[in-house]
Amino acid sequence: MPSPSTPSPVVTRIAPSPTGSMHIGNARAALFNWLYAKHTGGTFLLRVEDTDRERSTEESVQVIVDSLTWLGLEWDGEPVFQFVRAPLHKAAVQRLIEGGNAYRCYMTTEEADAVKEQSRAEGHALRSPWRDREPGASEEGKPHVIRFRTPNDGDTVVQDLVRDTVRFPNKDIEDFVLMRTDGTVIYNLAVTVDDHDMGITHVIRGEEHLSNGGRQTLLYNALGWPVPIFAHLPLILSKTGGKLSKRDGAQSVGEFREMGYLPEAIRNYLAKLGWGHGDDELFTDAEAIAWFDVKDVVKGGAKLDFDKLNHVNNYHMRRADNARLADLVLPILRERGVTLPADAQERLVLVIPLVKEGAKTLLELADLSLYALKARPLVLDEKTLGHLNDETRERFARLLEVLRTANDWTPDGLQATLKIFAESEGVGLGKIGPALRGVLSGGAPAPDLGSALTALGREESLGRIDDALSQVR
RNA sequence: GGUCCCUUCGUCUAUCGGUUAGGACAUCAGAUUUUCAAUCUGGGGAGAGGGGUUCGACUCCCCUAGGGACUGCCA
Repeated sequence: MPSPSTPSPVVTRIAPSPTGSMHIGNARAALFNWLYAKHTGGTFLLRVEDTDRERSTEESVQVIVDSLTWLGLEWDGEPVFQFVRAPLHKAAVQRLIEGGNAYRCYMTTEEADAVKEQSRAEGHALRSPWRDREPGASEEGKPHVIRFRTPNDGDTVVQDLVRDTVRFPNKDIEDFVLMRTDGTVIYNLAVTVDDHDMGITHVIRGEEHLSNGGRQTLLYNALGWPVPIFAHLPLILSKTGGKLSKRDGAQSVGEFREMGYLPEAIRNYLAKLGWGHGDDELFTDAEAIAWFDVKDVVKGGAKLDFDKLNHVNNYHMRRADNARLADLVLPILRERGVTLPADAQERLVLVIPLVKEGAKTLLELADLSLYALKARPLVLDEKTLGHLNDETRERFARLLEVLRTANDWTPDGLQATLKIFAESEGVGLGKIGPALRGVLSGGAPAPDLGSALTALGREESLGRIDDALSQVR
């Protein structure tokens, strides 16, 4: 429900640049924009910031689309591509020039560096000499950039939902470039024009843009447009508190997917990172949407904690549909080069519910399910072979008969059957368990015996035991 | 260097002037035990430092320290 002061309807956006992978920090910005739009009944838009022609690629656009889709953060309408809006951007620059808010600057990069140095020495940010000089005849047709004429006095105030009032002295904001020598526009200008044209009411983005909030506020004012509501999110940091890097395990959405995390778990975890709802740790999308408010976002940067992510992922895997999990585990197994039986999918659906409590990721789920997919006869490990002495073999022959006629083929039922069998043999379960486990799994991880047998089914279980008995030592 | 932002257990966070500073993950101990887990019970663990304001500060103000962002003809 929107609070009384919230303009309605809310329009948010995620505006990634297609220059590589989709960073997890960007994914969280997308999530918060999406949550806020859903929470207020507004819309969530996607804009691809591809004004940097050198670095933008088609493949990266696809990565953005795939990442957002996988994360389940569907945007409304068609994506807006920034580069095709260039004529609108140029028109805005023209207006700024005509209004005296921007000017042509003929400095070379080297000259600009020198002037910047001098400006700093004088205690303010860069001011080009061209801001107060009319280009003469000799400048006709010469390469130049367009710079914003930042006021020398006063402060620019950014009202931020997360950080309250942030004040930037204008003297410290440089005459930033709006248009390059080649006539293409730069980030701050394009963002401002596009956010305005797209009717964005709330700009929710990473803290690295906080100072851009100042520059953009200047642009909104100069263009005579209402300033949207800003909200600058804290950064996601590495374990050591610095920038997230490859060493930290993963930084892109694709990598988290590869590591076997469920999208709903990523949503849950990312939502908790920098935002919270009392003591609630594990929740559904519906709950997050109902509870989310940008005002409740914390200010401090947060370190990515894989232990916690694992816990959240485990929780969501427990709740996930087993057929879906089987579909996700199958390609992981294939990629490992595992030879899969024809009924792999069916077998997985039976094992997964029995082992998923112990799995933190889909990768681990694959590990724990693997035993059930092995082809007979299993190759037994040394440890298991060691258990298979004559006494055990004779005992297993008797066990085979018991299992053949066991009528309660369920985890609990089989557990009970095994216990009774052990008693009738006059030994403890410890005398039977390890060997039986090895025979059934071939040394691979497997759940408790009752569950292991249940997942395999009677035929497969008896077959595996039988194989072991006939195996030559 | 300049501007801006941030700072509660190892980590993510709750607290919105008065609490034994709560929860979760991790960790440790115990229980269970047929592997790995899972599960159950219990334990340890925090307001960066210094000044104020106040009857009373984690909470409000100032300073210091530490961390971070920006300071591009990248976004």
